[in-house]
Amino acid sequence: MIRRHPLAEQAAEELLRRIGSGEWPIGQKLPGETTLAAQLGVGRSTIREAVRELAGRRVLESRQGAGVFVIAQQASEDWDQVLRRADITDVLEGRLAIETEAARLAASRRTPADLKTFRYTLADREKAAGKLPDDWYVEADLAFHRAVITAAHNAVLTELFDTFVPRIRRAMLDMLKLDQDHRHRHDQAAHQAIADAIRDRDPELATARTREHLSAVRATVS
Amino acid sequence: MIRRHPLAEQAAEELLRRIGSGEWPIGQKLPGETTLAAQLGVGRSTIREAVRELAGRRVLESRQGAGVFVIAQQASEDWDQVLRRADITDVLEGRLAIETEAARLAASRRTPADLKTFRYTLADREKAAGKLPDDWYVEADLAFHRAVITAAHNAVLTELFDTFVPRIRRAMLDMLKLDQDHRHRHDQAAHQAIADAIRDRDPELATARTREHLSAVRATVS
DNA sequence: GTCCTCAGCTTGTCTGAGGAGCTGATTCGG
DNA sequence: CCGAATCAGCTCCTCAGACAAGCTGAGGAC
Repeated sequence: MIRRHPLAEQAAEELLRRIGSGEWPIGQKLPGETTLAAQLGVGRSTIREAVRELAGRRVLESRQGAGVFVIAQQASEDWDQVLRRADITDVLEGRLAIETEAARLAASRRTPADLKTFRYTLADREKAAGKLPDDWYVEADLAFHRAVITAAHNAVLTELFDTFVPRIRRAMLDMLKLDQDHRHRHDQAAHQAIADAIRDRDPELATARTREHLSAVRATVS
Repeated sequence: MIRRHPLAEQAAEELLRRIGSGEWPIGQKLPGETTLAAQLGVGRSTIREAVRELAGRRVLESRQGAGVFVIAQQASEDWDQVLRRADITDVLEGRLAIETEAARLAASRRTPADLKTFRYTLADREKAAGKLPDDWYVEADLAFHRAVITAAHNAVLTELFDTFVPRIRRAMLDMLKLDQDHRHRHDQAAHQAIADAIRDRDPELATARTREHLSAVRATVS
């Protein structure tokens, strides 16, 4: 029998699977170490290490004398890894969720300083779309989108967008390598229109135009 | 000597401290288990559990026969920290962004199995709203909202929601402690209406009702 | 110089023992 | 009969020792 992973890791995966399946709901006490060891056919210390690993991932919590309890149904995964593994369409739908709502809020909360940033980043983007290399164009495009997010004045949305940026950047570069016309299809006008709607304090229009633009982006990869 | 935490956890914290201080840079091999055990004055199995915990947090990686290696300088639970520090209104706006889009997608993609989950999570929620303790009610409410997210069949949105859950759970419990009438204001009907719109494959209505419900939630805390 | 072998290290696993802490049933006092 | 104190039995926590499995680098064979 070939064993790629240590027994303790395999045991942790098995426990995680059972927790995810609902066999042990949140708050539930797990069977004792000796019981689990017998069930999985491993030693007690192996079970203990598996439990420790899941405790480190904030899925289990052990209290001396009481038992081991489930505190989360799923491991709180590293976001970079989640986005790297996820389908690009799923990522883009996540981005759409964040950015449409941000555009809506920005239309209410944008300051004169935000509008000034829009103007600069749009000008940069137009210049880059014309003749600069792919990575410059991508950065200019992301800079404008980040300006929209910033104008929503919501720290959580901003952090969410920044988490998505590396994954989006890579996807854009890959797309540009395959299709040089791509930059012309999602052109400057759509971005200008989003900025205008936010400037005019029109939440519905800003949301709709953002949705339209990002839906078009998503359509190019599927 | 008073011990608040188990020795293994204390050892894990000490290792994390040394890693963060730069004593062992990324890629560095840690001293052997027996050496570390002697240094910290604990048994070898205790060190092993501490290493396992940090392995679960993606800070260490152990390879049989080779040693234990540092793979990250800091525990990557950044998002928990971000959400903990953020204003609750910002968090709820982030949740609104995720959940309205998820409701829209769910209206197109929901399966019969999803509808079944709606039915029994709604039933649980109604029961819990009636007479069960706060934490049961909160779990039942979250279970329904998670069912909506799941029906969108988008891994990124699901992970995003799960990231938000602990923070939302805490906020709900705090609110309920201050205001026992809260559960009656956001009542069962609003949840049923969302489920109905998704069942009827009406994206716009599902989005609008979700937005209305979550806006009301946000209004209670500001 | 290149490849192979192997001794000596590392982590992985199991077992047995005793300590510390929680929980629920039992018992005692009212 | 009811409430509170008691405690036995369960749980996890820690240690120690033994052996297995796997990697690494030094040294020898070619």
